[in-house]
Amino acid sequence: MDETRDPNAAPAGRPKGGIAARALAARGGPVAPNAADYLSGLNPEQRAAVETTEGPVLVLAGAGTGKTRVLTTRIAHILATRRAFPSQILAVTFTNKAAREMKTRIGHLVGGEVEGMPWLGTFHSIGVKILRRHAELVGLKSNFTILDTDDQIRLIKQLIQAENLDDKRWPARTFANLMDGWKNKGLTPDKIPEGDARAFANGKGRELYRAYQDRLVSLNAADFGDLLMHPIAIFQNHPDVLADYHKRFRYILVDEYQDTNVAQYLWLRLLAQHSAVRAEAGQDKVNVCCVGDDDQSIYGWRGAEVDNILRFERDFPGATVIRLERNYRSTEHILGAAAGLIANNEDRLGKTLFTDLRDPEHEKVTVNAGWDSEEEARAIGEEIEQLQRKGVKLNDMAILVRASFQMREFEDRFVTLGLNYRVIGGPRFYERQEIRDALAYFRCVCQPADDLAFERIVNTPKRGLGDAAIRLLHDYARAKGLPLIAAAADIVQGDELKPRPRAALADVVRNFERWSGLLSTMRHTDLGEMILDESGYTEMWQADRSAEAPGRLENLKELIRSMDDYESLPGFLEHIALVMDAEQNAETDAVSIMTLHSAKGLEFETVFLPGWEEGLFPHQRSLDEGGRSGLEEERRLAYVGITRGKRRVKIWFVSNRRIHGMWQSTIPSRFLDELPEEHVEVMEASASYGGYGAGGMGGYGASRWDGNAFSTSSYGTPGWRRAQASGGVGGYAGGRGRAIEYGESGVSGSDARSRAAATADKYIARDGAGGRSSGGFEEAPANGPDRSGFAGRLTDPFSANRSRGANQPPRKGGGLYSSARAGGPREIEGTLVAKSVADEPSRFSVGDRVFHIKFGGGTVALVEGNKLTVDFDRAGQKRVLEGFVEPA
DNA sequence: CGCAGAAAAGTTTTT
DNA sequence: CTTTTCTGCG
Repeated sequence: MDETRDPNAAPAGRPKGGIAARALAARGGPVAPNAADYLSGLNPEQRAAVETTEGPVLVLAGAGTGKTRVLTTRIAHILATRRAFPSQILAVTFTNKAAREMKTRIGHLVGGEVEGMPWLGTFHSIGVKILRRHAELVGLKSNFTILDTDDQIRLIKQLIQAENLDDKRWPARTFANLMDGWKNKGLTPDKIPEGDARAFANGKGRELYRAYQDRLVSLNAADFGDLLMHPIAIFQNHPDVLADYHKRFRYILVDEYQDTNVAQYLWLRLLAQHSAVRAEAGQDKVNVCCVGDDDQSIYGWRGAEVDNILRFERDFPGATVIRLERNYRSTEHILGAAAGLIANNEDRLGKTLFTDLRDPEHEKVTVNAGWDSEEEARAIGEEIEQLQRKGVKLNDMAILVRASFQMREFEDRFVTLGLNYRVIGGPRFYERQEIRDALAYFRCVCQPADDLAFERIVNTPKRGLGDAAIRLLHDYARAKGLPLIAAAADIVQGDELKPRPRAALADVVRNFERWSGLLSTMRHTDLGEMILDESGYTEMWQADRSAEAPGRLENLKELIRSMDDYESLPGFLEHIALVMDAEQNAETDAVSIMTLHSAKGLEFETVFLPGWEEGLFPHQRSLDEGGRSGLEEERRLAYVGITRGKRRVKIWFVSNRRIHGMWQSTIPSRFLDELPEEHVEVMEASASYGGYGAGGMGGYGASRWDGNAFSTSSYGTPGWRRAQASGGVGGYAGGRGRAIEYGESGVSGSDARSRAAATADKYIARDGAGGRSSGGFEEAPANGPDRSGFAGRLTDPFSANRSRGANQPPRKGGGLYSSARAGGPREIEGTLVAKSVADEPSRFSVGDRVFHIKFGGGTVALVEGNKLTVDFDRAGQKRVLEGFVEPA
C-alpha cells in the first residue's frame, strides 16, 4: 500500500530535512542563528527529530533522553512554522497521563493559545471519537456506551449461561481475556484461529465471540477492544471515510511505539498509508513520526509487538531514523548498570546511553540481601527515613515492585512507621464499587437501553427485587425484545409481580422517567446529586456502619464535583469511560509505591527495587509462557526499573518470601549477576543492621549470588557472615529501630480500621497511624536468631533453603527441615498443629527456660499436652507447640 | 427475600 | 492470605 511512494527519495529530501541535516552536521557546534526559542537547548539529535517534519521518522529514544520534549517540541515546531493547524495533527499516546502532559507542555511552548489539538489523545479516546462519527457504519448509534471490564464479564457470564455451559468450568473472566487477546490482534470472530476457537467451551469460542458482539450491538455498546476494531473495519470497508482522514491528518505522531499491538498497528497503518488524497495534497511521503524505545517494551503480554518498531523502516521505506542516546536523567553508575543488564538481550536495535553526569561522589547501584520480605520492608523503611532525615523529599523516592502483592508489606510497614506513602495504580477511582453504581444510574438516565447498567442498580440499594423478580423481568424483556427498563415499565402495569416488588419496580421506573425528563433542563451536577439522593443510594452508604462507608461517600462527592468539569451528563460519561486514572494529589510529601509497569515514563531521585528473586523477577509465569522472549521482556522491565532512578538505585533480594500465605525459599535473580561489577556495590548487610554505607565485598564473582554451597551462596557475603557471628542464639543485639518494634506491643484496635482505610483508599496519600493488633513481636527482627539457628543446625542449609511449601520461613527445630520428615510438627496458617505427639507427655514442665526461633527466650508458664504457654522475654505470652521450642 | 457466616478459589503486569 | 461465592437460617 506504499507503492506510490518514491523509494529513491533521499531520507531528508524535503526542504526541512535540509535544515535537519545541517543541524546534524553541526553536531556539537553552536545552534543556528535565528533559531526559534523552543529549539534552543535541544541537542543536535533532538533537534533533528524536531525539524525533520516531512516523511517518516523513527526516533529511538532511550530512557531519559528527552523523548517527551522532542515530541512536544516537534508539534510546537509544526504549529509555529504554520505547517499545519492543530486540528490537522494526530498525536497518539498510550496513557491519559501522557496525553495530558503533552497537552500542557505544548501549551507552554506555544504560549497557551493552542486550545485545540482535538486529535491528541490515547488510541482509545481517538478511537471513540472516530467511532462516534461513523457509528452507524458498524450498526451502533453515536451515543453508544463504552463497557468496561466489569460490564464485559457480567455480559459474558450471561452468554455462557445462556449456552447452558458451566460457568465454573468456563469462567467468564478467562473468556474475556481470550477475547481481549483476539481484539488486540485485530481478529474478528471469523478470523480467529481454529485452535483458539476450540480452546474454550468445547469449541464454542467462536460462537461465543460472535454472540457477544451481537449482544453489544443490541445494547448499543462497545468494549475497549472495539474502540480500535470498529474504526479499523470502518477504514477498511469505507475508503471514502478513510480518505477523509487522510485529508485531515497532515502530521501523525505516535508515542511509545514499541507498545503498539497489532490492532493499533493496523489502525495506524491505515491512517498513515500513502494515498491518492495525500498525493493530491502535494505530500509525496506520509509525515509520520514514531517515538519509542525497544528496550522499554514491557507490554508483550497484552499484545504489544516489539516487531512493530523493529520493522518500521520496512513499513515506511526511506524513513529517517534518529537515535537519542544522551541521557539527562541518571548517573553513570545507574546507566552503566542498566546498560550491562540490557546487553544480555538479543532482540534489540541497540543503543548506548551516555551521560555527562559523572562524579566520583556518585553512589553506585547497591545490591542488598535480606532474610525475608518483612526484613526487606523494614530495612527499606529505615533507609527511607534516613534519607528523609538527610533532607531528601519523600516525593523523590519510589519503591518499584514486580507484582502488586509485594506492595502490601511495604504498606503495612509504613503504616506502623507513620511514613507517608501513596500507591499508584491501585484500584482506580472509576472502578470503585460506589462510583460504578453511581455511574450506572447516570447511564440508565442517559441511555435507557443500557441493560447492564440497569441490572447493576435495579436492586441497589436493596428494594426487595430479588432473583425471582429480576428473572421475570429478563424473560419479559427477551420475549418482547425490549430493553430492561422498558420491560419494567410494562410489567408494573400488569399483575405478574407480587405487590411488593411491583411497587418497588414501579418506583424505580417512575424515578428514571422523571430524571430523564430533567436531563435537558437541570444542571447535570445537581441532577447527579439528586439521582443519588432520591434513589436512596446516598442513604444506603450513610446507613452503612462499615469502615469504608465514609470514604465511599467522600468518593461520591468527588464524583459529583468532577462532573462540574464537563458540560453535560453524557459528556461526562464519555469522559470517565476512557480516563481510567484519577489524579493524584502531589501536595503531600509521600513515598510512591507502584509496579514497574506503571513506573514507565517516571523518574525519581531514589529508586528502591525490591524482590529481585528468581520466580518473582524474572516472573515464573513470563518464563513459562514466554520462553526466551519472556525472559527478555522481564529484563527490559528490570532495565526500566533501574533507569527510573536519577541518583540512587537500591536493589534488594531476600531468601524467603511469602506467596499466597506460604513461605517459599527463593534464590537471587539472575539479573543481579548481569549487573556490571564496576557500577554495583554489594552491601554488607541489610539496613536493619545499620551496616549499609560501608565497603563492598571482596570476592565478587559470577556465582556470587547463587552458588550451591553455603560459602558461595548469597549467605556468603561478609555482611551475612557477620550477622551470623554477631547474632548468636538469643544474642541478637539489634540495630536501630528496636524501640519502635517493641513499643508497639499491645497496640490494638486501630489496626483493623487503618487496614480497612488502607484498602479502601489506597490511592490517596495518608499518614500511617495505629499499630498492629498482633503485637510487637511480629515486628521483631527475626534475623539474628533465625540465622544463627539456621546455620547452626542444618547440615545442608542450602538445600533446606530451597525447599518449597513451608508455611513459615525456614527455622530450626520444628521448622522446615524436620517437617520434611514424616510426622514432624508443622505450622499451618499461624496455628500450631502437631501431627503425632499429641498423647506423649511433654518434655517440658512449668518454669523451664526455653528458646523459640521467632520469639526468643522465655519461661514455660503452662503445659497442656504438647502445647505450651510460654512467657517470652521479649514477645510476651504466647501459646506454642513444644516442637517449636527447645530447652535453653 | 436478605443477611451472615462458612467454604472455596485465586493470585503479574493494564490501555 | 484475601476475596468471592455458596449455603442455610431468620
